[in-house]
Amino acid sequence: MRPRDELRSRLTALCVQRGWPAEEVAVERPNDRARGDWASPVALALARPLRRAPREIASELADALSLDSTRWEEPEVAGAGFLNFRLARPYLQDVVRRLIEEPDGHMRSDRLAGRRINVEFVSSNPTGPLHVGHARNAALGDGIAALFASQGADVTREYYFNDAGRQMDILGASVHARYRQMTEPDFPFPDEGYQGEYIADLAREFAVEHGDAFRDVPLEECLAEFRSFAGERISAGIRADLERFRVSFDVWFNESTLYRDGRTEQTLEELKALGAAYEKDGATWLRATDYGDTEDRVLVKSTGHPTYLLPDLAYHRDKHERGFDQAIDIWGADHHSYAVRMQAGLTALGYPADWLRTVIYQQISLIEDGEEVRLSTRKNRMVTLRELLDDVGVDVTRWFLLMRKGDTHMTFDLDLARRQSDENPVYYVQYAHARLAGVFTRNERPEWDPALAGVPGSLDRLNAEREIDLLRALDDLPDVVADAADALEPHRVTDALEELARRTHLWYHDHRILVDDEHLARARLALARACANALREGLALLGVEAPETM
RNA sequence: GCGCCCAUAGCUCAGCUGGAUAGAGCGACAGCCUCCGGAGCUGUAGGUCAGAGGUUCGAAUCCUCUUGGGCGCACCA
Repeated sequence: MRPRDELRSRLTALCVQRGWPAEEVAVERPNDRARGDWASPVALALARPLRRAPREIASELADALSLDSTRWEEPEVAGAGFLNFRLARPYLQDVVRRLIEEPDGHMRSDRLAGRRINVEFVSSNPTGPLHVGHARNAALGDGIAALFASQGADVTREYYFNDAGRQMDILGASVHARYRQMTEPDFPFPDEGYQGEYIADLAREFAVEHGDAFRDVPLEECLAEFRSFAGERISAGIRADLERFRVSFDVWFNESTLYRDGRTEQTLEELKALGAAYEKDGATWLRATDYGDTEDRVLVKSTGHPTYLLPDLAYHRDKHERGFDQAIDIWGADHHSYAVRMQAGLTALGYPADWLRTVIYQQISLIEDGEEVRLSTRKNRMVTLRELLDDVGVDVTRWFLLMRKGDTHMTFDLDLARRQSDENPVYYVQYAHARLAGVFTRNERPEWDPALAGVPGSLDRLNAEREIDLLRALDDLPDVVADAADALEPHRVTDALEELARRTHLWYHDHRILVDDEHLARARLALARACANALREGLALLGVEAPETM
């Protein structure tokens, strides 16, 4: 059992035993680590109901705990009545053994084993290349999926293509117009058409493939041709960009299949049967206000065509029927009101409130030449994921997009990213790994390498202050990853890895590893190996490489 | 006008279910390589946590209002 969980359950048990009102005892990090590894303010909370001094309550709990001395030092009562707990040396030193014996298992857990979780993300329409906003979506979605997987969940990464809507027609018409303009410069461009340069590129590709065959064909007769050509090319580009970004999907779901199988109608019928849908003004409405939305929403327009909402509800109903215990959707802030109506629809269908969890991330503002760049697929200015990867690379892009929590309005300074990319913290973390790796590649005592010799018996020689700090940073990681998974917040992992890298650099700077004292040297080599393993596992979790040399 | 999100050091951001003197990186200034990798390390300066009330033993964190910013308010997708 993890130390924090041990404290929580022991303290809770003691309170229950005494009949004290404590359903769940808080165990948290002291804000100053010098106070201890964990702390509980439980005595402060109990002071009033028990009408006793908090320090007195804390002392009673401390005396009653009788913790295992190989894991814990004696608890302390401090301040107004805090209980402070410090992990014992043998426990901390043992983290090195665990990291060497199971190099890729330190941050893994099986607490979500058997849970089937669907993470749907990106899901960009195939009407244009992925831009930096989609990149944030991709990084977050993939990071969250990886976090769940690390906790033992059975994770499916899924991409939903809206390939059935009017946007695809506009795309086809846009490419068609550019194609015609190659020979007729005055050919009209659709009012709502996509302006990007990539449309003209697609038109040229179309011309290479089909020549003049469609020069004189009216749009009505060849729209399907242009639509599918453009859609397929763009989809292929999206897949290629994502693959390069190290994001791979298990399921590519096409909206069009929902209509083919009649699942939109089934969903509509079910909503009607449940009394959650009604007719008004010739349209069919969802009673979204009954489930927390600010107004009711149209499911089927008076024209008889469904809105976006109905197929999306059908799609999530499909996920539910495929047996997922939980669905996670990653959406940009421009969809936040949409998340509310989705939740309303799913609640109406009878799903538990937390079956769908939506992660709403805020827009990225791009700064280039000191000015804000407005992002738009329709207009011709955007920064694509591909350009971003060309400029700063996969590792920097992923790290940068993951290191901030989703609800910050982040700014991405392109000039800074391009010009001063060595200042990015990802290099700091990667360098820590490369430095440690260097110790082993240049090791003049290969026989002391724990990879060959096994875990040394001299781990109790790791007692320098910076060694203990480093051991603590290593032992923190499993809790950080577990909490990050529960909170859907990958940035907690980047923070923890930066902290680990900092501790690694500090230790490396102050202490020589290959000292003459064989027992100490073996212990330090083991610590170096343990740190390298932890850095590698943590970086891998985030889809970032851990280079041996830089 | 209504709804959602945000406001913490010069800049970019952390601060985990409210807890004990508010942190990091970058930037600025001053230092450290005879030594396993200096993409490193050490030190200094820099904050009325947007403002005002409230709840609480305790508030950057919860509630209300105000100010400022982003996003959304379609029988578009």
